[in-house]
Amino acid sequence: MAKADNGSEQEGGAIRRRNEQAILAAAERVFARHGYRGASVQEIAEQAGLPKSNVLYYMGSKRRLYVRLLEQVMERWNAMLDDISADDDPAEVLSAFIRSKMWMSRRYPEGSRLFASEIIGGAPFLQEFLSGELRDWVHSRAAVFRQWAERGLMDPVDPVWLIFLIWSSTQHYADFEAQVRGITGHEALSDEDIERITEFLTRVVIKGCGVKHPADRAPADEASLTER
Amino acid sequence: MAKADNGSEQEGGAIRRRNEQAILAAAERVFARHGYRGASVQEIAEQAGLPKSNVLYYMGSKRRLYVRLLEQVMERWNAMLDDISADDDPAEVLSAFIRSKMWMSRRYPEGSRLFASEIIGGAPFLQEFLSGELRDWVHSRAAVFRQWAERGLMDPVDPVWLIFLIWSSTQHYADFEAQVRGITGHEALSDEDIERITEFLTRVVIKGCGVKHPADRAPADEASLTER
DNA sequence: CTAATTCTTGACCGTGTGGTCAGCTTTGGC
DNA sequence: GCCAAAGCTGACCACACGGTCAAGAATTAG
Repeated sequence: MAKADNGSEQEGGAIRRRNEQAILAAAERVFARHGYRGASVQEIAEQAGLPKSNVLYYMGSKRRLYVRLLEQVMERWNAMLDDISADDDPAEVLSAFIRSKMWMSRRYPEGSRLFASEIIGGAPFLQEFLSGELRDWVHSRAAVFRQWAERGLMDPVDPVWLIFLIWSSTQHYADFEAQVRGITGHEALSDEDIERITEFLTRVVIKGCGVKHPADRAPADEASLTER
Repeated sequence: MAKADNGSEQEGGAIRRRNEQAILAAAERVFARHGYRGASVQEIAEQAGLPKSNVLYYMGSKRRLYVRLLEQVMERWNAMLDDISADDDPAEVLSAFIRSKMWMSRRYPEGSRLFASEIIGGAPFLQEFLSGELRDWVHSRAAVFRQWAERGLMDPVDPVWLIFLIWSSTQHYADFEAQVRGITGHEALSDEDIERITEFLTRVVIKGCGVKHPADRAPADEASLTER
């Protein structure tokens, strides 16, 4: 009957699930390091501890494996797409945004590099996603940022460039890890390093965009003095 | 006698210079797009309008061609290494730094992507450079930034994270050009777009790091609200 | 003009590529 | 214990890879 041609279901026997997991993990590393063309099924198989034929048995083809990996990465990304509204506190939203992107860079550096490699290569597999879903996401956020600016909660900066700034400065620590390591001299960044970088970026962005607390704006209620 | 094994000299006949130039330009594109492993000499040859044998005749090997390209990119980069001192105006230096990096991203996007691809792949050819020359450069700049902070000319931010912030946010527009295009919807960014982005980044960095003009420092005006 | 040098390139080589397949073993429901 | 389904994999294929080479063509120096 062979209904093996599933795209994203997570069913299947325990053996299948275990092997697919090993293959996906290995493939994420290899594709991230060498790009789509530069990666070889042989190397992925070796890193997964399986014969090459077995990798093809589970994944069908190199192309299908790559697409499935990209979908997995985008899925993680989409899990971050919580909604915001113009009534939220800009400082809190931006801070949470930076923190979660930074956390993603730390948690899934290979995934970040895989994505980066795909984009640098001209996004042959992700063009639709970029000019579709992602474009909509960015512009919906941009609209909120603009409302904040109109209400005087932040400077009237272009929201799209701001989003790019946050993306690039956070992903840098995953994508250019080799450069960061070489320059800092550390084998790897510690949790405290990451925390300090997060605070630095948050501070620069919030201060640099003139973000104000909602309470500081008008003599309305001041119940939101919160913590700090 | 065959003294063809030159590394960086620019001599040679007119024919040689012309063909080498075509090969280097084509190789920059192809290596940037597919990475070292993913690029093929055949494709480089086609883009240069030469038979494959001819490419090997001039460049010796794929590896040697790649190394030579990296050297060329680093040479451009080194041309930007003008010296700064603690007596300079921080705002001017940071502004010029951002502007020149932004200009590099616009002028040599393929070179930027080539470099990025090398770093994402673990910097197999550039590790020495990263932990040597580049490390020294960063730390000499960092020392100046720190002096500025001690003199009260800017907030005491970690200079290394600041340099990474500027690098990443400017290179983004070369390396992730495909993403920028997809999201903005524009076929390419205009000169005015680049100028506005440069101004935005400069503004956020300078304001975000609390950079002051040297003259504004001495009088005890209302600079005290920067503390918290 | 001649001779040395540089340039050009198709044919070729060994190797690694993504992918197929037949035949085997293992697993799991009944 | 049976047996269909799932899992496994070495052998194999056509092809593209980086690189070599020899022999001819174009250029240049004397």
